[in-house]
Amino acid sequence: MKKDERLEKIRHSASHVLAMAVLEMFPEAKLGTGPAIDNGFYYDFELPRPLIPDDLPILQKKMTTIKQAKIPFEHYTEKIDDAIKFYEKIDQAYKLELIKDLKEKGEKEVSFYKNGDAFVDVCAGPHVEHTGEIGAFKLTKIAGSYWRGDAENTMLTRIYGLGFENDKDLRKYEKFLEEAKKRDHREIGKKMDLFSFHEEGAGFPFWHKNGMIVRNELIDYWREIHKRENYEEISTPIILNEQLWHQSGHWDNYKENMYFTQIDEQNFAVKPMNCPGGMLVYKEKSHSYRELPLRAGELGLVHRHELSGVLHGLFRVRAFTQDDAHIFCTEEQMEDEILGVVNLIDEVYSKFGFPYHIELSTRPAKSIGSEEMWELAEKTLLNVLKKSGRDYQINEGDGAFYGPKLDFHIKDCLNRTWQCATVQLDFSMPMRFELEYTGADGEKHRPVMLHRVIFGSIERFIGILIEHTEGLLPFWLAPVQAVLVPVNDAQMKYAEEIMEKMKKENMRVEIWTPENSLGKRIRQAEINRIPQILIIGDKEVENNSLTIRKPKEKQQENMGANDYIKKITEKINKRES
RNA sequence: GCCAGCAUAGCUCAGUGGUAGAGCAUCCGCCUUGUAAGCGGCAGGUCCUCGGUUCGAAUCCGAGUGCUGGCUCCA
Repeated sequence: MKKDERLEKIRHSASHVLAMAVLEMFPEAKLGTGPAIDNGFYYDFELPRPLIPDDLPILQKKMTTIKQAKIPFEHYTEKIDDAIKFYEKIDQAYKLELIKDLKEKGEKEVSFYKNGDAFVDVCAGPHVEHTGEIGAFKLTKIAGSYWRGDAENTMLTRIYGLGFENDKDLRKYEKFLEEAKKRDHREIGKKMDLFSFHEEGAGFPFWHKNGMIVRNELIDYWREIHKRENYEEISTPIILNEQLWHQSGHWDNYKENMYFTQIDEQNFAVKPMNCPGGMLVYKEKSHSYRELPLRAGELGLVHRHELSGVLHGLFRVRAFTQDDAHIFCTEEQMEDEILGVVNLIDEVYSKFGFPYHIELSTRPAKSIGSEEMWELAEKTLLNVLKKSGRDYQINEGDGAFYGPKLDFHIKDCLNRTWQCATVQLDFSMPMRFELEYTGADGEKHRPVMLHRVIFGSIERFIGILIEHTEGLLPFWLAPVQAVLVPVNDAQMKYAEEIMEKMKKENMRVEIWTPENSLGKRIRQAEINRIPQILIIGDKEVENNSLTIRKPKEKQQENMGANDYIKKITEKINKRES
């Protein structure tokens, strides 16, 4: 048997044992579902009282007792109507609902797993032989979760547990969680003095000088590659008349996420997206087919009223800057244009070494435009994916309300994925705004519109970048690129000369004078994630050299000062890490 | 928004009905240092906010705000 299958069985079986423990504690508990997940398992319950953290060790202990009892997992099947009767009798409404759904789908029989007289659960399995084989487990957290993931339904109590084959694997995973926590961009952001959040504006990041350096460097890079790809850059207002949002469809489809205000007794909305503004710019003049594709970039600050519970550092905010662009083109051009964007995204992500995957998101429940338009748009995106030869997943019903999209998801240090780049194909907005261009035939035609971002949100991208690098940003992004650390006052003059030379090369460099011990200054420089720590003692002054301590590699290297400056400047200019 | 938890000095945290504490950082001295914390001292608090219980509340109760972990949602 494959290891993954075995682990899945262990975890899923552990979830059954958790349910047994919970039923022992609360015989009246109603059972939801309890699958195996990435690092363990969970089970959902409706309980007579809220669970508190102190309950977890009690349940954990009960599970251990059940494990030691080695109760066998017995599999059997039952006619579906008998199963329904059974669950009606024992009053388990959620299980009943699941079985009734199975019946509606035409199932005749259902599969059960039972553990002696202690527990029985409708379950496709498979399971381990007996409860003694559920491996090493640890209950970790209590959370709320809607029945069947629907916010309209009751909220059940979910208990999460880690589950592994043995103690060693469990400990290894716990170690990983600890290490991952050290990469938390919220912590590192504080240490590096990059940004802050304040009660006065939940979800609205404040950028400090160091954070602004990172942002501005990223933006410089962004401008450079977009200029190369023949993009124009525009900027549109943050607050626009409500009327515009009716026309764009945002009023009907996105109102819950928007902020509103009044000016001179007229209603205005704060933009949640940049596209309507971009379209007004397009409509300013008439366009020829010769101008297409027209690629208009915009670093647009958008505000979205996200639910309070979802805010999460820079990963999920209520105000963020999209590195947006709208591409207006002909239907013939659209596949090449999308492909161009896909390649640009790949170039940028490769530069930072980010792992990512692509999802194709299709028509959502709330949407505008005709069936044919959606079909053509989705087919076009599929064609591009095939042409590019990249793997992808389908994300049914997750498209924008105006069109389907390709989403690029980056993985963070905890293996959570975050949507960053997106390319959206839109036939609707050009229609709503009556966009036109004059074709070679002298007739008016309607352009196709692409919405796209590469970083997605500058904020989120920086957050992921921090976690990815543990704050040790590539030289070209580091707020302070190098710190000179003289051993004592005797080398100050030499240090100042070196600093002047480095500043001439536009490096961000500081001298940390010997007010504190050498050890302390080095420690501080490492905490601040300064990528180059340059030690200067009498030896270095004598040789006109520098000793470079590399935080990541934990080693040092002596190099001639001029050679070093030349080498590092080249790296920074090429944006090498 | 929903479920649960948390909120004490700039930071990390201790204190759980009876005068508010530590380490680090800041500031002031001393130390002139060779690769992750040299030594001493001063100062720093509306114990998140509002209300209630109590002779007395940082501590107990209620509401609000923010944060954390989930759910739903999303760049």
